[in-house]
Amino acid sequence: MTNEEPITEEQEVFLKHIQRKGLKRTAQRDLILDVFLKTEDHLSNEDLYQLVKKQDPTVGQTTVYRTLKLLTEAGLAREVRFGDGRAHFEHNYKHQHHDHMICSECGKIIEFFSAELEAIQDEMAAKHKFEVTQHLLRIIGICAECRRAKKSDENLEPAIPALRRASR
Amino acid sequence: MTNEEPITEEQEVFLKHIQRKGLKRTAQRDLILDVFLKTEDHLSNEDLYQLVKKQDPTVGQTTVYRTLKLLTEAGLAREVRFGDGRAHFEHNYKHQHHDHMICSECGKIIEFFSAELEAIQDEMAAKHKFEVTQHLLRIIGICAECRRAKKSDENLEPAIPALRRASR
DNA sequence: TTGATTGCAAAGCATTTGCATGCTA
DNA sequence: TAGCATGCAAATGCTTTGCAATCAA
Repeated sequence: MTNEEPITEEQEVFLKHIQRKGLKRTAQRDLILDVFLKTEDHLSNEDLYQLVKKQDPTVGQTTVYRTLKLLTEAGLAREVRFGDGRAHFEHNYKHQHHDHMICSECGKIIEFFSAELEAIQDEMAAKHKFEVTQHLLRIIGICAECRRAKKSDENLEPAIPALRRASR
Repeated sequence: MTNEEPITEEQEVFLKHIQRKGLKRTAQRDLILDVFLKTEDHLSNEDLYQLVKKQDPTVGQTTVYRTLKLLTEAGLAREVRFGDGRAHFEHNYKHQHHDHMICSECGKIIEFFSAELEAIQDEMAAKHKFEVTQHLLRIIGICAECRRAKKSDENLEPAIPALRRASR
């Protein structure tokens, strides 16, 4: 591997993690990290695989699965689940913790943060002498746009939550 | 089906739901509901299937899956996911909404409720003009007992994996 | 050189579906 | 009797694993 370009902080974190674990740097891992960093979406394994394939069609899906796990361990990615049955990944390096609202109509994801929410959660945990490792808050509902759209559709049948479609 | 015994509120709710949908009452459905109501645990499909099999070994797992879906629709059960890859079901009839803390050491589940938490969530949703359908809050960590157990192990290596608590 | 990595195919799981048979209303 | 329900096996969909060939250190 030759790579004389300046290295980003994320790449450095990744390399450090790889070395710490006695693993090896490969062109595939570099590429997958690169593609992952270039998007701000909540990519599924499949999504990332498709993007990576555009750059290098020989990369296998298994490698994407394995690399995403590695990125998560390294603290560069965070796995999130939106209820569509598959894992999605978002950036986690120097990104503030946040939660998600998921529109069951269009699959849009809104990120939000509330310090009060965090505080109360900690309070509840303390009350039960529970040591928090991580937490997960997901609010499912209908976003502003979809509500507007539905209003003009008042004659249609009351749409059943099409959550399964939430692919991004 | 002959059943002259006094009918519980839950059974009535179930029957109403079944009739409303033009479905039929069967011995299997009665049995599955009965077994489900007799536990206060967070049963998975498999768990319930095993319990039901003890009463009637001929019941198929598929029927348990289908009946749990029915119970959920009827509002008697609520599906929850604890991150182990499968669905769990808890009672939902006349049960106050609540959230869960899950111990990653022993799997124990602590139910809790906070009106403030609910209020802030609604507030956040309103801020984004988001209409809430449901929400899901899961706090993962280590329960009091497991913490105590670990403390007496202080001579052991200092937990290597130590999931980054960054998610807070 | 040596052990990690890769891509493919196969295996695993939880869950769903097709279908012939059995039952409820 | 008509049509829903059941149980089995097969099919899904996401993810992991076995393995032989390849590659980084």
